[in-house]
Amino acid sequence: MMKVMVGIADDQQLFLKSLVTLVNTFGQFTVVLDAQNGNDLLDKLERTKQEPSIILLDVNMPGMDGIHAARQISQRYPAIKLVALSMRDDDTTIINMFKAGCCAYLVKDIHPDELEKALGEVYSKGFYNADAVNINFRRLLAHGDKSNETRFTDREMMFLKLACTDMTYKQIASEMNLAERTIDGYRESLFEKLNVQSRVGMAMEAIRRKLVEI
Amino acid sequence: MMKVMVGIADDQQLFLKSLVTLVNTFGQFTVVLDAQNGNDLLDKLERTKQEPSIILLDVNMPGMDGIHAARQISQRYPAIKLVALSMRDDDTTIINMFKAGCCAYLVKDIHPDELEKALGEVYSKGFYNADAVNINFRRLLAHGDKSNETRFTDREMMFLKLACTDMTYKQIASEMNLAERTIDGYRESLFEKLNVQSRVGMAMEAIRRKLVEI
DNA sequence: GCAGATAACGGGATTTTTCCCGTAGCGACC
DNA sequence: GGTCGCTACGGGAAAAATCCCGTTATCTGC
Repeated sequence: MMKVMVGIADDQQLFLKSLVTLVNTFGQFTVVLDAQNGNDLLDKLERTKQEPSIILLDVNMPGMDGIHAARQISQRYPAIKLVALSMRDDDTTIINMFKAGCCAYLVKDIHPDELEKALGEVYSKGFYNADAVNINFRRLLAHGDKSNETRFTDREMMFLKLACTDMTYKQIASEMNLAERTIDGYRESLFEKLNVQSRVGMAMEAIRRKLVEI
Repeated sequence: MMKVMVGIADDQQLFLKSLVTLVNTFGQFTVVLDAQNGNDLLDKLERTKQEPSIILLDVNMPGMDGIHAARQISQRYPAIKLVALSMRDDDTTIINMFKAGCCAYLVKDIHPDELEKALGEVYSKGFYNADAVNINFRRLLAHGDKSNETRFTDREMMFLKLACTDMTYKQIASEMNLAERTIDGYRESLFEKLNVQSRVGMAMEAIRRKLVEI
């Protein structure tokens, strides 16, 4: 029986090679390509004679990350099915990966059996939805994909920067030459955009999304 | 030939199982035990009849993390050699793991060959120093371990971690099974140690000093 | 056996943050 | 000309965070 050819990209070499070994134990699949980042992956795809049917793609990689890699690959190699692999399961990342052309999203602490099942379904059906992310996914599609680009105005960014310090809102207001209530308005809109419910949560999310430098 | 028995602990199940598969391909070694966190590891160590000679221990795990697990194991099972496995290579983490009883520190993007070599050396010589971390290690020992200048207790670290989220102190208190006032005590001492005057400032400083991951 | 560090807890006051209800000017775009 | 997004502002109430005043128990080291 012809085995299904799989490619894997992940920046952590140990995980990458381990995963290669694991996937090769799945009877139906064989790993024909592995890469440590997006550029590496595209290079190797161009050169190889054994084009994989499925590529397991880490979302967080230095250099070209998973989202950009997914976009490139789904354009240049539309036949290849992309499976996103990530540590986190936040809504925006999931949506972005699907929009970039992925047909499945897996978190990194799934059981190997589920990975095998997912690979099987992706190959036969063309998609796989893990129960864990399925709910969020549908909910997001339901309210029309607000996540595509959450935009922040200059004033919001300025407020966000100051909110990530020891200052009180009163101090921030005077720093920005605004009334306290105006600050409160920015706070409210940012809470909604960042999907948080406290200033600490807002600050953490700002750091996480690299909107504010530490 | 008798194979060397190895245990592995990592919170990401996929990585854990992949690594098990990988290490089992190393001729000299065989994995007899795997766990998803510190508590799980200690449980399984108590029950097993095949005590591993070496344990590969992830540093960042929920529940009981690598540092605490290392302390417990090196006390209860001094014969077991501990190898720390981490994504990061910052000085304090390395020092802490060595102080907790580890005899090697590996970053997660090493090549499988180096892992095999490291396991071999740890088994035969009792230690292994990767070139990459060797320099930092020596430098740190040279200037006398400044990392103890501000000490944080275990409970303080736990509180700090939770304080860097959207949770209220009330929620944190119930998460840690403590009264609100006790939480307030931790807050006060951390404000002083970190030299801040608000929770946001505390969270930012915690991130800056890499006491808490984002 | 006592000092010192750590951990846990209580009451009360004040400030800050959060969450509601709103209004209004201005520029852009169809 | 109307609607939409951004900016800016007001008052009031509830919840959370901050800052005081304390206490008790345990463990570790000298």
